[in-house]
Amino acid sequence: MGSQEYISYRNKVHNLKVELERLRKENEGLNRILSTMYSNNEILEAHLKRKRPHEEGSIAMVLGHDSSQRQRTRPIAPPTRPKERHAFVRTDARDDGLTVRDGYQWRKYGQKVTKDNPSPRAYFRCATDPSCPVKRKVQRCVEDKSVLMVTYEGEHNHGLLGGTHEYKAGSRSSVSINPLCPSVTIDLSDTNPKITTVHQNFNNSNMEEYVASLARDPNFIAALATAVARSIISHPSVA
DNA sequence: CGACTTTGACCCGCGC
DNA sequence: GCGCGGGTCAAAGTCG
Repeated sequence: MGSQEYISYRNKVHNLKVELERLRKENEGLNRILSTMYSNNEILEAHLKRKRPHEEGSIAMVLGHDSSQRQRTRPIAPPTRPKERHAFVRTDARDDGLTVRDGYQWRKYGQKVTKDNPSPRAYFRCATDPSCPVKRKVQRCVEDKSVLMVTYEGEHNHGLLGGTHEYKAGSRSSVSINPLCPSVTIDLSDTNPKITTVHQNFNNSNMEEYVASLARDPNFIAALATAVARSIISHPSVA
């Protein structure tokens, strides 16, 4: 190996070390954010349990363009309303559409402007199976127009369309992140939040990069936190 | 032409 | 009882 070649090799090693250190620090930051989100989630769940001790608590947050959630088993008594789950989907704020692909087929049956939000709320019914009772509402967050708030009501009585992407049913609380397509999940149901990818075309480096980009976006974190809190306050049946 | 979306009207529950 | 607001219906419009 010539001296020139050796110097070049040493520079590469040095650059890699610097990059490694940078990624390590970034990873630490992400872990801190995840810990904060996890503890916030615990506080919210504890709050819900205090308010409605007969119900189990769970909030699902979905970030990205394409995601899917299975419904949890609804409690036997006493709620009269179907169980609701909430998801938050990040989209382009310039895109004024209310389309969220989640593996199921949906038919839109109405749209309304609500009092508390200038953005219209769209109403969908599951069209994958005509007998399926599931409905969903989609509306942009007041705080951050790039975030769509999706409310699922009821439980699917059939599988996912195509069935290639399996999501963890009944996960106590999870965040799914999708930069290009489904499905990266941050599972907050454990004390050590787990990040997993279930989409075949989405590798770990893509995922980490995307998670990092979201975590660096204070507006998004703030909007997400506010939206979760609001969903609990405005929809007391959320569990 | 069929499937899907849009949108105004209507229904109904809730608070006052 | 009344009015408000969210949710649903259904006819008309649009698109492939």
